Formats: sequence, C-alpha cells, structure tokens
Amino acid sequence: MTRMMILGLLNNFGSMSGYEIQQMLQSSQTEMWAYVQPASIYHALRKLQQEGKIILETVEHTGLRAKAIYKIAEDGVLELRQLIEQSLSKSSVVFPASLYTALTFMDELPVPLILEALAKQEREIAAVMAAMKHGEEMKAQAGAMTVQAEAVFTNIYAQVGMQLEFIRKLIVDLESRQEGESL
Amino acid sequence: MTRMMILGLLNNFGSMSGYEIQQMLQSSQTEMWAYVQPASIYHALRKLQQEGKIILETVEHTGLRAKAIYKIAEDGVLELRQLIEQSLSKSSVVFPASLYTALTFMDELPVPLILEALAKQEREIAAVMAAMKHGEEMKAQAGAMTVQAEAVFTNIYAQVGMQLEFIRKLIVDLESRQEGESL
DNA sequence: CCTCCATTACTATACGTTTAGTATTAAACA
DNA sequence: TGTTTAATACTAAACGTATAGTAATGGAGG
Repeated sequence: MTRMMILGLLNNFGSMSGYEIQQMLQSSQTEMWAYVQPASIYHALRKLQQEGKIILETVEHTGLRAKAIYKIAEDGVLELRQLIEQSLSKSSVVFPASLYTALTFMDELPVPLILEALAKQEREIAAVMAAMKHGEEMKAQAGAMTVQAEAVFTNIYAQVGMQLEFIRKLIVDLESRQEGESL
Repeated sequence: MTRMMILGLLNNFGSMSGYEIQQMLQSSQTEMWAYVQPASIYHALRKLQQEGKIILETVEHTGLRAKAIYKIAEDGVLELRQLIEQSLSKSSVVFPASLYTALTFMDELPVPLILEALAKQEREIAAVMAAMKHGEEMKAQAGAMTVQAEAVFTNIYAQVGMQLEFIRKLIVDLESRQEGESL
C-alpha cells in the first residue's frame, strides 16, 4: 500500500523527494484512509531504490541539508501496474485502503483489464457473502450466538453488502465510460 | 488486537496453550475479521509472559514434544479491561476488528462503563462525518475531484454512516438491557 | 539583529506481523 | 505392520509500521 502510493505518486506527478510525498499524502483525500507515517515512506523509498524500482535522480543541497529526489524506473511502473491490478481484483472488505489507492491510480491500466479485475473481486465478495449467510443460518438454528456476536455478524454482513454494491457500481460506471469512448 | 484476543480467551475459557488459542481463533466467528497468524500468537504469548500479564502454568510433555499452558494473571485482567475500554471508545471506521474483538469480550466491563466508552466513540464518528461532509462540499464546489476520488469518498462516507448507526444501535440495546436488569 | 518557533528532511530503534518453515506424534490405510 | 498423511506445537528470520526522535533552515516578532 505504501509502495503503491509512492510509485503512483512518482508516476503521476513526476520526480519527488520523500518529504514531498509525505506532504501530498497529508493534504490529499488519501489521508482519510491511508495513514502513512514518514518513516514508512523513507523505508519504502530505500527498499524501492535497492530493488531498482525507483532511481535517485538528484540530491539538492541547501546549506548543510540534503534532499534526495527520486524518479520512477521502468521496473517501478511495471510493479505499480501489478499492484493496482492485484488490489482491484482481491477482496477489499476487511481493509479497503488498498482498493481506494488502486482506484486513485487505476488510469495506469487499460479499462478492460480494470473491468476484469473488478469482476474477479465481485465474484469473490459475492462468494464470501453467500458463505456468511449460510454460516449464520446454521448458527442461528443452533442458537450458538451471543447477542454481541450476532450484532458483529450483522454489521460485517452489511459492510460486505455495501462493498459489493460499491464494486458493482464501479463496474457499471466503467462500462458506460468505455462505451462512450468507443463512439 | 492479538493481545486482547489472547487475554480475552484466557480470561473467558481458562488456561490454554498457544495451539489451542490458534484453534479457537480458526473455528470461531472471529476468524472472519481477525486473521491472526500462529507466529503472532506465540510472539504475543512470550511478550505477555515477560510482562507478567500471563503465567506459564504447566508444560505438558508428550514424548519428546512439550506443550506450554498459560494462565491469565491479575495484571493481565487489568490490561484486558483497558484494551476493551479503549477499543470501545476509539473510532472503528478504518479498522473495525478491534471493536469487534472488544465487543466479544465486553462482558468483562460494567455496562455503564461500556456505554460511556461507546458514547465517546459515537461523538468521534459523528465529528468525522461532519468534517467529511464539509470537506466534500468544498471540493465539489472547486470541481477538484476525479470520478474515482468521488466514488471513494462516497463509499467511505457510507461506511462511516453505517458504523455510526451500528454504534447507536449497540447503545440502545445496552440501555434497554440495563433497564431490564434493574427491574 | 537576534531569538524563537515552525517547517523541512530524515533517522534509529523497537515493535508486531508475515512467510515459511521444522519436528514430533497420531491416525489412516493398505 | 509399515508407510504415508494429517494434526500438533512451535520457531527463525525477514519485513513493514509506529514511536519518537534529530538537526538544519527559513521566517516572524520583538
């Protein structure tokens, strides 16, 4: 997630320093769902550089202080695409932050690929919902649920339902966008 | 969360080994929202023991293999209560797992304390919602939102609303339960 | 002009989680 | 009865995150 965020920002807005990335994350909407600590950013930058996904472009010196500016590498773009696709296709119920991040940068992928990934996620979530429904009926019959367990269950079920609806709406929107473009 | 889970289980079901804790987490409803890896359990057990929150009760030997059985200590019960209260009172929108865990074990706390904690959380979430609504109106006016950012926003907003509703329902249920008891 | 505070840019360390195991014992089956 | 598989019980190491800083610089106020 931190990785995707950094690669996405470097890809969309060009070369940046760790501090600038930090600023962007704090100011944009993303800070609502992604609380990325400075230390995590610098850690990720170091790793990404080691792996050759980003390149140290320049080091700006201001007096005694230095600022490292990183640039995304080809390998980084490839990884970014992979991360986006992964996050779009895997279920986002428990931890939706990576889906949100992926949506932020999804323009990096061709629409059909996005749709495929989202369809995969839809199937996954639908399966989870079905399994939950089934499991609940069994436990309700057995009377094996405390009041709070039942409340929790109901809440999770509602959350899953909402997430499913969200994905479906995204798919519909994208399909109509695609048709609009093909005209 | 792992800590709360372990302390809660040891408190409710008596002394157990790490493996038994693992089994309980896998079988119960909790595995739906809390994916606790074995290694995390053993790590937490070691830490809790070092801190004196749990006590190594016995070591059962079966041939060459040993099984460590832990018992909750007084300090552990105190910490459990604190963890529950904290999780009930802090906002659970981004990561509801700790709220769910706290609800699972909330019987450890007196109802008025639970209600106080939940009321605190309710205020927090309501404040977040108000702030979001305000922030969105500003950005909508400026037209500064991409389609996907808007979708994400709407989804988060809905999630927050649902969570607020959930907390409120819990409060109402608990209040009526309290009245029932006082008769 | 100089002091103080906020901003800039980054780091060290501890902590918890995840991955990927190992080794032993019990059960299943042939 | 021997072999293979599943269950039991736990560990080592790598990894990422969070806490809590540091030190330099720029600007504002007296």
